[in-house]
Amino acid sequence: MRLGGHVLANLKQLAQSLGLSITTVSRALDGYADVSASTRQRVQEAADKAGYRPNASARRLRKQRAELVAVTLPSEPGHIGPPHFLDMLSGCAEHLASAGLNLVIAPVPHGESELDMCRRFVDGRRVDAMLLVRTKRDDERVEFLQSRGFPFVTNGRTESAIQHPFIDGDGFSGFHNATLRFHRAGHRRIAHVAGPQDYYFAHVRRQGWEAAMRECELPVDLYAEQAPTEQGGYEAALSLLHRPDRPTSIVCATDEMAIGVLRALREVDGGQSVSVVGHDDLPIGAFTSPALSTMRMTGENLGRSFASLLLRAIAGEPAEALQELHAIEFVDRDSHRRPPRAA
Amino acid sequence: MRLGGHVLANLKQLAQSLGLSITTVSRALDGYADVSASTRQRVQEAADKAGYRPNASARRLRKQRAELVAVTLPSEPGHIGPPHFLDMLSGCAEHLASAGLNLVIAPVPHGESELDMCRRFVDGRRVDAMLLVRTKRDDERVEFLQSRGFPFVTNGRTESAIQHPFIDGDGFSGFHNATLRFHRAGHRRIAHVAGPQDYYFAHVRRQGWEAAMRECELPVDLYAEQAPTEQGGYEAALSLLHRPDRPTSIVCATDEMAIGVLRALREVDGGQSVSVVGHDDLPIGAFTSPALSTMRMTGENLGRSFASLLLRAIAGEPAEALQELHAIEFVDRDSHRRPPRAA
DNA sequence: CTTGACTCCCAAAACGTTTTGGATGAGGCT
DNA sequence: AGCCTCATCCAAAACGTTTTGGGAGTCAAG
Repeated sequence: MRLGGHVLANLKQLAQSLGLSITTVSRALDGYADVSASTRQRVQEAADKAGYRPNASARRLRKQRAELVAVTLPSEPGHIGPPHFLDMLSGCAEHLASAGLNLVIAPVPHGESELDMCRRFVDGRRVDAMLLVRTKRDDERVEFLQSRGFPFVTNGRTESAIQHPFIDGDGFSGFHNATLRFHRAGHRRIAHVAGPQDYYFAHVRRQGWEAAMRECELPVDLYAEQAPTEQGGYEAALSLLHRPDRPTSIVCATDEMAIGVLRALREVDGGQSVSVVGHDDLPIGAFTSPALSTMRMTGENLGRSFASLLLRAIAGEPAEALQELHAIEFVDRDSHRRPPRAA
Repeated sequence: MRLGGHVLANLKQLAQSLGLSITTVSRALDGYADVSASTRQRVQEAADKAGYRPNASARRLRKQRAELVAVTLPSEPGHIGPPHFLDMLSGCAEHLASAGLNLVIAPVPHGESELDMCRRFVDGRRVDAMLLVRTKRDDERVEFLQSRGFPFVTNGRTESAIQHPFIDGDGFSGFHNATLRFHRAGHRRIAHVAGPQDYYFAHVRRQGWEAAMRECELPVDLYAEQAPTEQGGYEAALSLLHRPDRPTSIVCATDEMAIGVLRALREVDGGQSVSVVGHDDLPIGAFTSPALSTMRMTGENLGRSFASLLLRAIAGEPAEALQELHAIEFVDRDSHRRPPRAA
């Protein structure tokens, strides 16, 4: 196979070989109108033949754009990721690429805070924007980026006084509805297994559950908070199941926790007596026993949405125009069908 | 919270504010010996106070290094890759970062080939090295990068005549051993559900199975090839189960295919009659019914290994010194325990 | 012929860093 | 004094692009 020979390194060489100036070659390739059609074509052909590509670093320096966007990878508990996280990243990267930007992944180095990392990227002008995942209610990364006036989009809201671009699921409504669903099915002791309340998603999900419980005039103390992991869910469930007012149903902040809850239920009574619902629609949920009923954020091609918001944030659109709150839909499987009065 | 005020943009301003030359400030910060200790300290303090970070694009241009490594994301069937792929990426990115490199993810844009993408990255000097996953036996990306003399590491071997750096699992031995294990357990009709044979991993796994079958003097035509997906595995299993010499055990090229095989078995006879083993140790395998026995590549912190190989490839070490073949270990769960003589 | 408009091209500056190749001055030695 | 060494510092070049601000030349109108 012929893969194309040596590559003409730069504009200078290309210009020389054509007997033109660097300026003209550059402008010809960029499609400016002040280059004659014939010259443009000649340049274009020569460039194609030589396999010329502009040096990215040089363009970046001159244009003062890094042509890069960083996405933070949470290293902390709860493992990585929203199920379709990699799909999302992939879609995001692809759409960014069509605008000439690349996506760099930025895990938090050992012994460094997420804030330090942001600082490195922002102050070193290594990227044009940042994509933050796993927001906290009071998120120092958000505060920092706002103080720098740096473009960013978060996956998840915050309680920041200043608006910022985000994409998030409507966790309040999702958990509110899920709780009401249990209530309609006759459940009265509906528990909530919550994640750490400094995370926005965990807090807002709890609020949805709590609001529904109050509306139904049910107590809001059937509640356990743990790390957003399988182990956390397991422990939360054990503590709830040993209470005298043992719940007949459990609304879990995440699928990962819900899977831990199912394990606890199997150990305690074979898993047949308590209804469970999770959130995230992890693929694994279809394979648990019973198959895990759950919730998922609506909207397809989330990666594209993130990319679009990022580009618009870079372009300077105001934050208010860059906020997407997606509805939550119920995923109907088996684990939520236990009767409200258990043995 | 105080997040640090405005940032001194560049060396020039920093130098001016100190009454020093740009050269001296630059060299002071880089720790050169021809700057007096007192000056170095003064510069260092001023830089810290101002929150100065060198402009990445400028350094990259000057040093002729992109400080970036790209990893290709396969968009094609079989979903996205290796099981703990995101963990691997995260570890790799973290260790690259400690050497000053960032990892960019490079999904294949719509309507572009993986080769085009490599070309863009390489000829535009956008990256210093590439990490290729999902190698084919005859891989055009590898050939291209070799022709350019560009540093890269693959996840998976190829049949390239020229050596290149890689990390791979010893699929031959893994499948050889798994097949012999079935033979020892009394199985005689041991089938192989294979992936597309142009992928190296799929080919070498088939060869492992085939070699074992020949050693045991068993026929090597109990074989079906399909896409490396759940659906592919499902279809392959159906075709095998309808044969007169119906297998009593099936060695599957991937866990994803194995999960499809389990589904087919459940549909055909409740899933109790045929032994199955997969490869990859997908987390989901622990939740299938029966729990999927599988294989996994040994070695921890693969991300670190990839990062290290990439750095050494960039440093110019010869390919022969940059090849890691990891042993495959068996993951003992339930799906491989069916009796060799089924109903 | 002059003027202005228009087309096509280009020299030079700029982006911010690292590196090259000295310059300067102090001090020691002969 | 003259010479060498050493410790500090710096001006200028270089990296390869994009952009600024014209400069020729042509042509039509005045």
